[in-house]
Amino acid sequence: MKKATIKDIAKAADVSIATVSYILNDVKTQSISDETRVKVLKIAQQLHYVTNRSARSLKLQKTGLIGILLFRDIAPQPWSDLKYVKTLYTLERLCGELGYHVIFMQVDGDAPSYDMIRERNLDGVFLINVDQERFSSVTRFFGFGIPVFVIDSHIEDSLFHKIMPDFESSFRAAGALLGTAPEFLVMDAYNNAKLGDTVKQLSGLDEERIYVYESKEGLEDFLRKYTDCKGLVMNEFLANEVMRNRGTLERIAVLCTSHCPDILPIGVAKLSYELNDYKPVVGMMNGNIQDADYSNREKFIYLSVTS
Amino acid sequence: MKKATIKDIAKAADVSIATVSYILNDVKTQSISDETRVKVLKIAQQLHYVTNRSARSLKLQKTGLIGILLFRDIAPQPWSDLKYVKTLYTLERLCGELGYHVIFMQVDGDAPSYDMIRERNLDGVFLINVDQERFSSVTRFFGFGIPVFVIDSHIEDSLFHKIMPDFESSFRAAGALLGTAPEFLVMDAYNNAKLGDTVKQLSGLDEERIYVYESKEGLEDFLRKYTDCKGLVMNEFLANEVMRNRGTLERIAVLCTSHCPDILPIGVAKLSYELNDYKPVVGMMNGNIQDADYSNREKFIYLSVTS
DNA sequence: GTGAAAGCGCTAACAG
DNA sequence: CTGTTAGCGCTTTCAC
Repeated sequence: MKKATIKDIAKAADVSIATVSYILNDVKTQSISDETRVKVLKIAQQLHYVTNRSARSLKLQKTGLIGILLFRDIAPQPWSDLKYVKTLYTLERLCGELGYHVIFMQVDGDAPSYDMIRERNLDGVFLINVDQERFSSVTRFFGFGIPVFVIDSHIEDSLFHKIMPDFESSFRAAGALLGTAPEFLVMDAYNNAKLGDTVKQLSGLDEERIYVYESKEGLEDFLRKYTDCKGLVMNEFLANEVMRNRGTLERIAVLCTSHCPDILPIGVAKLSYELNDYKPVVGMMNGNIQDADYSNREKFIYLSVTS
Repeated sequence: MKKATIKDIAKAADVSIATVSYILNDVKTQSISDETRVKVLKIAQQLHYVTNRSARSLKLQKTGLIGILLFRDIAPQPWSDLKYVKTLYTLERLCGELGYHVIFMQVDGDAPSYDMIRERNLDGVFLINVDQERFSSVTRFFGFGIPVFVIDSHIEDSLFHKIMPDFESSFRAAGALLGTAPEFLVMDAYNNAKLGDTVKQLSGLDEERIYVYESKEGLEDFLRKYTDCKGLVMNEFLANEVMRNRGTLERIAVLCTSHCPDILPIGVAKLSYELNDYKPVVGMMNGNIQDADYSNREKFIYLSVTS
């Protein structure tokens, strides 16, 4: 039971393979008689024909594949694996809606190979949680020649689109939620150091009022200093950790950077980010793939806060 | 800056493309002089050559692609998206170690199309959380001609390998943990009805002592009947919900079917499943792909419990 | 309205 | 030890 090819269809329908291809791809510049069209279509169905993407990709130099490369946390936490699920799933869904298939890959180690991207001729890639260090090595020698969108990574290169939460608005909104400016901030580490710095700076808090999570003990020590203060926690999973420590999430506003507000108890002050904002993002990616000279407008895209 | 092909290498090294191919693929049946070998290898490097997988796949009728199809929960819960992350990530990692790339796809709707599998000529697929109903439609007409492993799905077809937690041992171990047989069970719904039934049956509990999660209210009603009883919760995310309801997880043993025991407070009685058990599974998949007549031994594989 | 044929980049059987 | 060549399945130009 071998797979049927257009050649098989051509033979069965007694037409040329070119004609079959025209019909299956609904090529507008060719006129095909309705008679042959239905005949071919029917036979294709009978033979359970599906197009062979390897062959088409080879010919067209377009694969219809989009890569999502997730960089593992340099400093792994129990919730590391949970952080980007929503992002991953959302991207997959949106790419799927546009007809793309998604190759998912975790990248690890300190000299990752990006060969897959070139071997598979990906049409575009999303990089999540990339650190500048491990990435600049590659972009130094060659870009990828394809659209690259980086998520939660402040990569210094105008080639790439950068997507991240709208931290600035977040801090404003959080202040409003607390009724006062927060006095401390607990945050999860980003692989990208620069992004971490940006966040700290935007929070408007002094360095010593910010704790970047490392361990339960470190957190405990830090929180002890702010027992009755109002504060901010970035990342809902980390917030759970904070709750265990403080016994409550009162006087705390949580920024749900992992898009999972639901895992928090009801009643907690929390802010989320619009997953729908990825729709235009994927649209842009698609635009870049279709038109070589698609207007690339903004290189920075911010996910909007919602409450 | 076009991508280099073996033809380019051949020209630059002044050898035939066959020779280049032999060298790059390290073909054992050919003997190549060290001189040409190093020459070719050097040039390949200089040109930043990577093999074009579309072309190779077309020729070899093997793509080096493995699909992971995740079936969305029919009855979605807030934690639905979190349930299979660990499984997904582990499978990707293991497939990657064997040189495969992974296509990830969520499947939804009630007449899903499996065309991708055939169009992309996947070498194998994992199906996660499949219900018999939506799946039998496809297997009725044609298998896929490739190894198919189903996870958390009790599909009635000897074609497929079925992987699931070792529920039987779990219940025994949970009993030991509680010091007595559990008096009730709260569980998360599986898409696969049959699997749900199996679990219920293995628990040894009467139907009315089992609650399959539907809503906060339903859970509340159910738990009220067992305030001081010892019980079992299947799935750690659901356990969090139970904790909010009961105020504690005392007298409860949790089966961490999502491999995320860490999200529970410390001190909770919990059981996990060996993610390492996926290693031989992926090995079997690989065996099936390499040898057409690989011994397929066991059709049922159980992930072992750990505490 | 339809078809012949080139060629995408690669592998491998066969010839030398 | 190395090269020639057919062919994987598809798209598309150009000719009829």
